[in-house]
Amino acid sequence: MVKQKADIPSDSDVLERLRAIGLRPTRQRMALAKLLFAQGHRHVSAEDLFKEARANDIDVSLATIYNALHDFTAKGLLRALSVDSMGTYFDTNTSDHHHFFFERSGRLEDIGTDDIQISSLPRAPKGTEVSRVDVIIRIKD
Amino acid sequence: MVKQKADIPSDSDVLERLRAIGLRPTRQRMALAKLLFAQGHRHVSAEDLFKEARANDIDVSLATIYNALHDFTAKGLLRALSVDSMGTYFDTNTSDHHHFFFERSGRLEDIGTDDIQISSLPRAPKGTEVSRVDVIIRIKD
DNA sequence: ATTTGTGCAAATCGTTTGCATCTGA
DNA sequence: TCAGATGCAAACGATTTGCACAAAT
Repeated sequence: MVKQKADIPSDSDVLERLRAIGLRPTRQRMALAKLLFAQGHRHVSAEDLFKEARANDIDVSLATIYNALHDFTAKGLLRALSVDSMGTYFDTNTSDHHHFFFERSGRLEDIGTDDIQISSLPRAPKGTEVSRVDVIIRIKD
Repeated sequence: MVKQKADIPSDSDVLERLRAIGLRPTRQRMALAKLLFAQGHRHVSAEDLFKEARANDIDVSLATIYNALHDFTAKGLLRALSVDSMGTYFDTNTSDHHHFFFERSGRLEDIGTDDIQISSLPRAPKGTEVSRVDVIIRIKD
């Protein structure tokens, strides 16, 4: 029985996905995308992904990780978020949702939009538009 | 008519305030506290305060600014907040409230708790406690 | 052939720290 | 006196950038 990682998207899936958003499917982007979208939704830092890549014998520089992460974010494949000054995390869940933030550990956990009801919001200042509403529930852990 | 800055708290006010929270009212802490609490609520970065101090002929090092800001925060005189990775802002408003975040300019603006009604929140994970709920309305400006 | 991406190392930015020197109580 | 503060410069960690090289179209 062959040992295998769960749910790693196929090369062609990833390739399509990159092409679809207009990014050249290079070796490293493909490899990183496969890692990122392999398991369920995650919150990864550049450093995390760098280590993970090394662990999987993927040879990428940290600069390339940052580039890829930003490119993916710009194209809507990822969502960047930073709470406190603990660096940037990239969330593979790009749908509308919120977060628990565990203050001690710095860990993040998704909260579905259904679990938070905001019944009234102030209107955006005249001439402006709301881009997004982020709710962060900070947890004393 | 003497030109004067509005609402700068008196030396004795500031002195009392510092003593009350157990921080020695040193020359620089006094001066910084006076700047910080002079006008209404504000969101200042360490750098902002540094420049402001220089502009007012207050001789403090940046390290001291950071120390003071953190000390004040630890004692509840300020609240630290960071959105995106634009560094830390210190909010002179320590009461429960939320923020507008203007994405282009990086500016922050307070939103009173009354202006946002959250009707349902998920329970905190077992054994943990909610420290605070932060709502950030991101504005495309 | 052309354009776009990558790697590396150096540069930058915000923030922190070590340590010798001051200063308020 | 003497614990607590300050200033400075060096150290830091995260992120960005400049540029020569490599790979994708």
